Amino acid sequence: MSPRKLEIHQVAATLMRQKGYANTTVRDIASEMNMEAASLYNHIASKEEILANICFQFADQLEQGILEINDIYFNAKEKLKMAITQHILLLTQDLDASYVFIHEWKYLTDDKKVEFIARRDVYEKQFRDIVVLGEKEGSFLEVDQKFAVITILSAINATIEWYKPSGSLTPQQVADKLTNFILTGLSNPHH
Amino acid sequence: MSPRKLEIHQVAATLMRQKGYANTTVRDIASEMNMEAASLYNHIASKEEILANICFQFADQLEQGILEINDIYFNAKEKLKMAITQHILLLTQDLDASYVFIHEWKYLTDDKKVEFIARRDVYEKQFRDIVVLGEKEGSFLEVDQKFAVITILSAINATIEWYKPSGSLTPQQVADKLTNFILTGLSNPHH
DNA sequence: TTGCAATACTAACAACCGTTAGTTAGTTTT
DNA sequence: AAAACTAACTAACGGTTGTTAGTATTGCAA
Repeated sequence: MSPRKLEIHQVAATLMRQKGYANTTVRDIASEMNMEAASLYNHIASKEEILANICFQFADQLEQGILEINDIYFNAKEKLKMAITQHILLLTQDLDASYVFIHEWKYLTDDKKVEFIARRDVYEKQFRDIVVLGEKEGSFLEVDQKFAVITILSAINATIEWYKPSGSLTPQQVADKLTNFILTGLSNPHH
Repeated sequence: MSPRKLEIHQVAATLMRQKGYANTTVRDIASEMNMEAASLYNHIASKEEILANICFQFADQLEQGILEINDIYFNAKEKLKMAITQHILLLTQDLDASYVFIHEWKYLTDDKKVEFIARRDVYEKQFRDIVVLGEKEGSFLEVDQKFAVITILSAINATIEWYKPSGSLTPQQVADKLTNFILTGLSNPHH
């Protein structure tokens, strides 16, 4: 991807986070790039291509990360902690693209949408494997797995709603907070 | 609200959950109602009015519920359990409206959007009070409150992503699972 | 220096958008 | 019976949408 094309994707992601995919027009993107809408089409094939690129690039990174984690032998707690950490690192690294990945993929159409859902399912499956491993080890409570994975991922993804890179928390600290919360909950065991 | 107007709101909520607010046209809504788009305007003032009604009606119910819970004296764990339960009951009762409330309020404009955010903040404040109470009691761990509330609410709201009314779980059972998860986490304490 | 790819432009298109105006038929209220 | 209200219609509006066609300008490779 050429530098100019990459720039377009970044600008588009920012706008789509602000206004949503459907309300972000190619003229908006072009304007922010100081060019005409038609000129965008020297770089991109369609508006949806931008959306697809952002979504799938993010999916690629997440998937690659969790596959590596599950490839190497760790116990479930370590794996969960690593998975959460890499997920948070990716999210906080580009909040605009993250937002599009989490919320705007719905506006993909036909094949692309089907493909995206399949890719997301792969990721969730890898996550579920960690939960299953924990149950086998006895280190995790037995839970409804689909419920658990969706709940955990939603809690993790909520990070983009409040995280400010200019704030005092590092991404690693956020990951630690979340890991803690997901493992031990809110309740004080010494009460 | 007349029965016909209510019907329009339900149809609109269903479509907006399927396609998003921006991609749901008044012609779509009218078509689903077997009427012409212009005829809708005998019942509604604007497309945005529909969105606002759905969002604020939901906000009203949530707010009223948690104020009642916080009005009566219970300990923090009981309050949290009750708050989660009423939230889940409302969500599962109308998944379409819930989706619009959770995701599509962003498409409100100007005053309405400001007002909605303010209302949401009121709700989150009530939730935060429960967490604070728990800390004072010593029954909850000390946590970053804003983080905790957003994380908990995101986990709760994720219910609409997977819950099927035709499935085997009752809303109360979902609420119990979530309360359990949020209080004690995934980790097995006897390991 | 010529040629070519990259990148921008202007102009326009067909489709679709939310909404308004004006009208009509049927029902309810006075 | 007259008046008012309800809820539907057709027609059309001004604006916006993603996209295409055709053209000009640039900078680098041959």
